[in-house]
Amino acid sequence: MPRQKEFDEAKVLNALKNVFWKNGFDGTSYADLIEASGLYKGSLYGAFGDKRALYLHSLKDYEDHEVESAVALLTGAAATARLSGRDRIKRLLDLVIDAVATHRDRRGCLLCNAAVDQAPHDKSVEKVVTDGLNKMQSAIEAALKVDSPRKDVKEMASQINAVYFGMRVMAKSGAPLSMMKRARDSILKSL
Amino acid sequence: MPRQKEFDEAKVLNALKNVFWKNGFDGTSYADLIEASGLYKGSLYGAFGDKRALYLHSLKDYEDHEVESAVALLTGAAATARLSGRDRIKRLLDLVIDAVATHRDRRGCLLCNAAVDQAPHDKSVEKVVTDGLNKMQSAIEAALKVDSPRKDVKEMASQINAVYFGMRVMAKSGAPLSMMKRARDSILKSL
DNA sequence: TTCATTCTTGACCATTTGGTCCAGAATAGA
DNA sequence: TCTATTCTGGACCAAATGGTCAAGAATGAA
Repeated sequence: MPRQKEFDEAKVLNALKNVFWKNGFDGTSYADLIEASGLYKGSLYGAFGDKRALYLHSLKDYEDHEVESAVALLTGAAATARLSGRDRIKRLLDLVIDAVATHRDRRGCLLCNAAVDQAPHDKSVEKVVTDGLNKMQSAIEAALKVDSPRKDVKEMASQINAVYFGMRVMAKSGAPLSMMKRARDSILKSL
Repeated sequence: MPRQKEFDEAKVLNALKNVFWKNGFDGTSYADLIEASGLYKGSLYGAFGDKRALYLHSLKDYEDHEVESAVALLTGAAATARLSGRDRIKRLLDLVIDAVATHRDRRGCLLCNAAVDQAPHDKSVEKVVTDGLNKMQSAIEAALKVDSPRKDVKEMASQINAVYFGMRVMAKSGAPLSMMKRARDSILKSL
C-alpha cells in the first residue's frame, strides 16, 4: 500500500454533490467538478470514474445524509422523539420553507431535481430516486402512526409526500413564500 | 415583402417544445432542435434567435396551450361546464396519472421541469414559470368556488397545486402508480 | 424587368465538452 | 536501499457545442 490519497474523500464528495445540486447533471461540466473538488482531472477520474458515476455517487451521498436526516426527523430519532407525528411533519415542511426564507436556498431537493432531469433517461438514477421516495414514504407513515392508528396512513402519507415535492418545485420556481406556506398549513389542518 | 417563410411557425414551435419537454434545456443541443424542426441552422436562428430564446418561446407555447387547457378544464369551459369543482380537480389529477399509465409519458410538465432546471438561473424563465403557477392557482380556486363558498379556498388551492406538481415529479421519478393514485385519492377525500 | 429584401442552405469557427494517458512523485514493504 | 504500487499533475485529444456568415434562391414592388 504505497502513496496515500491526499484528499478527504468525504469532503470531495460533498463538494461534488453541491455542484450537481445547484446546476443539475447537464448543467455541470467536468471543469466545474474539478474546480469544486480542488482535484486534478486524473485524480478525480481515478477516484470516482466518469461524470455519470460522479453524479450517482453524489446522489447516494445525498441519500445517505440529507434524506436520512429527514427520515430521522420523521421517525423520531433523538431531537424529535417527543414530538407528535403532526409536529414532525410540520418540521419537515418548515425546513423547505426555511431554506428559501432564511437561507435563500433555491437548490431544492437533489432527489427531486434528479427525478426531473435524469431519472427518465437513466435507470440507475431512477433507482436511487425511487428508493429515496420510498424511504420518505415509509418515514412519513411512521410519523403518522405516532399520533393515532388510522387506516388511511398510506394514502395520507402519499399526499404529504406529494405536497413535500410540490413545495420543493415551488421553491425552485420562485413562487411566493405565501403559496408554500398555505400549502403547508392546509395539509397540516387535515391531520 | 419578398420571399415567404417556407415553414409553419406554429408547427416548428411545437416540435421545439417537445424536444425541450423531453430533454430539458441543457439536455438538448442545437443539433437536436434542427433535427426536430426540420429547418437549417440559419433559418432556425433567424426565426427565433439563440437557444435561450428558443427555450423561452417553447415555454410560452406550453403556457398558451397546455396550461391554458388545464385552466379551461378547471374554470369550466365547454366540456367541464357541468362538472362540480371537485370533479374538475379529479380530472386534472387523472390527466397526470393517465399520462403515465396509458401513454407512458414520462415528460411530466414542462413548466415543472423548467422550474427545476432553469428558473433559479434565469429570470425570464422564472417569470414564465411563476406566471403559469399563478394561473393554475387561480383556476383551482375558481373550481373550488363552484361547489360551495369556503373561506380556505386559497389554502386548499395551494395545497392542490402542490400535490399536482408533486405528482408530476413522482411521474418523472418512476414512482409506482399506486403512490400517485393514493396522493390523488387522499386530497380528493378532503374536498 | 429590375431591384430590394427576405429567406434558405450549409460551410465555417472558436470554444468547451467529456475523457485518456503518461511521466514523475510518493511511500509501504522486502 | 530498492522495488512495486498508487497517486498527482497536466498535456493532449476527438467530438460536440453554440453561434456566425455569406452565397444564392425566391418573390413582391416599382
